[in-house]
Amino acid sequence: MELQLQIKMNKKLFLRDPEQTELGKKIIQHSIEVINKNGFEAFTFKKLAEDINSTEAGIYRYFENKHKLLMYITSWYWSWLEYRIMIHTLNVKDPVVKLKKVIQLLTATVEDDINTSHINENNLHQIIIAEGSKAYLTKHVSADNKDQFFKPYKDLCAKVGEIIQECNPAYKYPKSLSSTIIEMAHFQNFFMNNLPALTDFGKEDDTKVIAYLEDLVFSAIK
Amino acid sequence: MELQLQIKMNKKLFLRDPEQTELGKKIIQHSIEVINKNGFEAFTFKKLAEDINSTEAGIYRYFENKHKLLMYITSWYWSWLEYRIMIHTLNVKDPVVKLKKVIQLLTATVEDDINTSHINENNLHQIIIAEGSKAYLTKHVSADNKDQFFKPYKDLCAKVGEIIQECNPAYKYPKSLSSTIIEMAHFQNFFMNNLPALTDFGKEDDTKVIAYLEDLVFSAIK
DNA sequence: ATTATGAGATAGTAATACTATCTTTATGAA
DNA sequence: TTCATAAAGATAGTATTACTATCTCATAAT
Repeated sequence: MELQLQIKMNKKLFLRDPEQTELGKKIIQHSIEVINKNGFEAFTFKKLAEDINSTEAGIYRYFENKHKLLMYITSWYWSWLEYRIMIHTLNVKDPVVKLKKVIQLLTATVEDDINTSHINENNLHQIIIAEGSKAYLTKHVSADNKDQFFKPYKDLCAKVGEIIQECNPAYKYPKSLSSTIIEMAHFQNFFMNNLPALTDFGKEDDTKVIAYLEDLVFSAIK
Repeated sequence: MELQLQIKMNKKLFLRDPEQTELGKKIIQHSIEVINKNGFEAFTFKKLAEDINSTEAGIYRYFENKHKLLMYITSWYWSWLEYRIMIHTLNVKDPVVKLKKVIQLLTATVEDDINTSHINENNLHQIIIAEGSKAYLTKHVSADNKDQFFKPYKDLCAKVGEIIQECNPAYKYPKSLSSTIIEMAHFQNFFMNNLPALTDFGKEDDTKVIAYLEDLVFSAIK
């Protein structure tokens, strides 16, 4: 049995579906590399085009601008993460076990997913950590939200919120706690590797971040 | 008695000290307005120059680029916040009361500080919420950190971490909890006003964010 | 045989992110 | 009064960015 994981993306994020063509897949694959390497600010379609031996105009046929491309790949990540959470919590009855699994999946360095040939999930994880919030920290966030560009992120947050409520139906802040876990799983990782004074962890020690988040969450929901 | 609050800024952040001249103060004052109005991405020195009837080249005499200017104003904010925390916790013995005050100062909409004539603290608070993390989410964060550009942020985080440890000396994650509170005070505010599905709060309701953070923190440190 | 699609090639434009230089104006010390 | 100097206005120029437009060409479906 051979399976290919296909995540359905919001059509308004692209002009031409990158999953449908060779160049499209190369754009996704290499943009993840180039953004990860130089950062989103230094990333341009021209440099990406040089990297894949295509042309700037060719990339503009797929994406209106680099911000749409960032929203595309971050959306893809959140959908993929929700899918992984679904898989790993199937048949798990205990919501506490589920929530621990969620924290681990959010925080731990990812192994490359063989079901998605052209996407390097490890690089993508790094992009989410360092660039992810730039997808919504803009003046057009409300317009983008109306276009449903953040649906995968919100769905994930809702899902984690539900698990929190399963653990403790009386807890008053399931959605805020959920977004706090999601953001902090990434920010604490960024801090420990770049601004260590802001954390209690040593470089590249995921397990401590997991322990911190578990302690925080289970104290809050008792 | 007339006092003027002067915050000592890292000299490497600017080329010419904006506090020392009229144009300099106008640059700070108006950049806070223009960044708040159009967002940091759309902000350019040319537009700022038009806004203050000066020239692009004139602004470049003060700041190397717009990112340094962003780090300048965010640094200023963190220093000002630490000062306010200091003032509001003077003579307070109980660390729990102190920590509650910190959460309130971090979260609540600010009233304009009369001691700093040319800075609108309310606008500045909005910039911290929407643009603050862009100051460090870059590929040159480590180099910037070596230049001590994030010292005010780290000092604030250390200060809050100390109060956390006063509350519970056995708590294992004072610095991470501190950076979590600081970031979430701002992110939850951004979410509730722009992506409400990610929170449990209604628009512009600071008090709920404060209640959430207090619950989170005091559960964690017992 | 025709037509549509993907994509390479090339050109052009307005705005951005600077750097350089020259002049004017205000201040204050010799 | 003269002279020096610092702040800032005025102007020009450059490389890069962020696009848009058009034309060609290969392939594949009808």
